[in-house]
Amino acid sequence: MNETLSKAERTRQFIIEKTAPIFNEKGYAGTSINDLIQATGLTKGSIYGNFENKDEVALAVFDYNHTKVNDYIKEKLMATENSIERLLVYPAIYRNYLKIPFLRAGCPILNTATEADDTHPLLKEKVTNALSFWKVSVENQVKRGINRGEIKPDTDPTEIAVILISLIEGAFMQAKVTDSLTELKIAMNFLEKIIVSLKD
Amino acid sequence: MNETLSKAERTRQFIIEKTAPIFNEKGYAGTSINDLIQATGLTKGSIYGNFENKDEVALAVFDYNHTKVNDYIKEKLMATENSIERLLVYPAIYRNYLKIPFLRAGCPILNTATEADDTHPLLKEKVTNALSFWKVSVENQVKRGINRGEIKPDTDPTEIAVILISLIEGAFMQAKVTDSLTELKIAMNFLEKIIVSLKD
DNA sequence: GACAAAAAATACCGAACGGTATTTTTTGTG
DNA sequence: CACAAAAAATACCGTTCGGTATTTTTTGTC
Repeated sequence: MNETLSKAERTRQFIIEKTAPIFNEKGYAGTSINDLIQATGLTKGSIYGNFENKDEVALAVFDYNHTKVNDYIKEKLMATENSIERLLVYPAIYRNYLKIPFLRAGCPILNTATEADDTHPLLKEKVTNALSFWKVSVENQVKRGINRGEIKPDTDPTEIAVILISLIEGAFMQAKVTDSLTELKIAMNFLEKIIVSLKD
Repeated sequence: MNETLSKAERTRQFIIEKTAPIFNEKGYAGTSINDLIQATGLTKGSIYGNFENKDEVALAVFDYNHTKVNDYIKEKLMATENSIERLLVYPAIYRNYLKIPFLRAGCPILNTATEADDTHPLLKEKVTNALSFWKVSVENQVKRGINRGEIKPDTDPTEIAVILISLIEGAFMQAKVTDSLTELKIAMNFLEKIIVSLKD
């Protein structure tokens, strides 16, 4: 049937894709095996035949959600011509999070971070790595901009990265819980002002 | 024994105080009745004699946590002499969150917001109100500063409030999950720069 | 298309879940 | 200090939890 993927690998992927939104919405503790059964249409035996336990599904789902967001960002970054435009991609994406299916239910990093920080070491580690990756990516984009003469040379790459991530996640939280884009827009407008002011 | 509080009222308060850190750490779905029994040393019958169900405890606990944070902020605000100093109270508090007992386990607004937004309407409403209260408080402090000639008159009170809240919550999330104060310090330094630059 | 291996469905398990009815203890007032 | 009311402890309930052992079905290869 399929040349490269075995049945097991395909089912595993199917389970991940179908349950990803559930974990992102309800959280790890709030998602039950029955939720997974309902989301996939499979049986308990099938799920436990492909994953050792609920933990393993949750960890795989986080990787899946995170990869999806990253791939989407990467795609948008590719379409830019200079460093300022590149940095502006982040506020542009998150201010329209409602139009992006895998962000509608919430930012996986934010959701997982606040739940796992005190309760789930393995998930916590995955979020830490994801945040570190994001930070380094932004730092590198700033450094690249400085080297290319597009960004003021006295700009602190780490400061920009931390501010960008904080503003996005903090404003995202407010948007989700208030069901309003007002605060998110204000924060993203401000972030864009900061980014544009980096121009050399 | 006690002149004003009945036994029931005292027990109710006792349950709230003892279980508040648990709910803030483990979240609503992650906290069980047995956790409440363990934290209080009381029995199930006693807890259910004072609260209708787990929901009612969780809602009371959120109010308690939120009030504690608010009272602490208010106390610090009282000790200031002008509007710039007042606004600087926020980054000063959150950059030292580890030294503040009821913030060590995490910011109740952040924790509750990310869990409740898709799952718990009553808690969600409470968080929305708490955020709104915080925002209006900051806005009023900015307006007061403008009226007193301490803050530039062209300052946008809402923008300042949204940025302050976003930076604090976004950086707090990073601090909790990375077990590091680095990012929080960077974000709070930046927030302080913004506030100081509002000086007239 | 036979057939062994792999995968999925069924049936089941003990434990923990949230919650309640009943009994025992404690309160506080006349 | 008696005693009724209130509060707390005990004992119990059905349900759902995560997980497993076993049976049935599906794959895919020769």
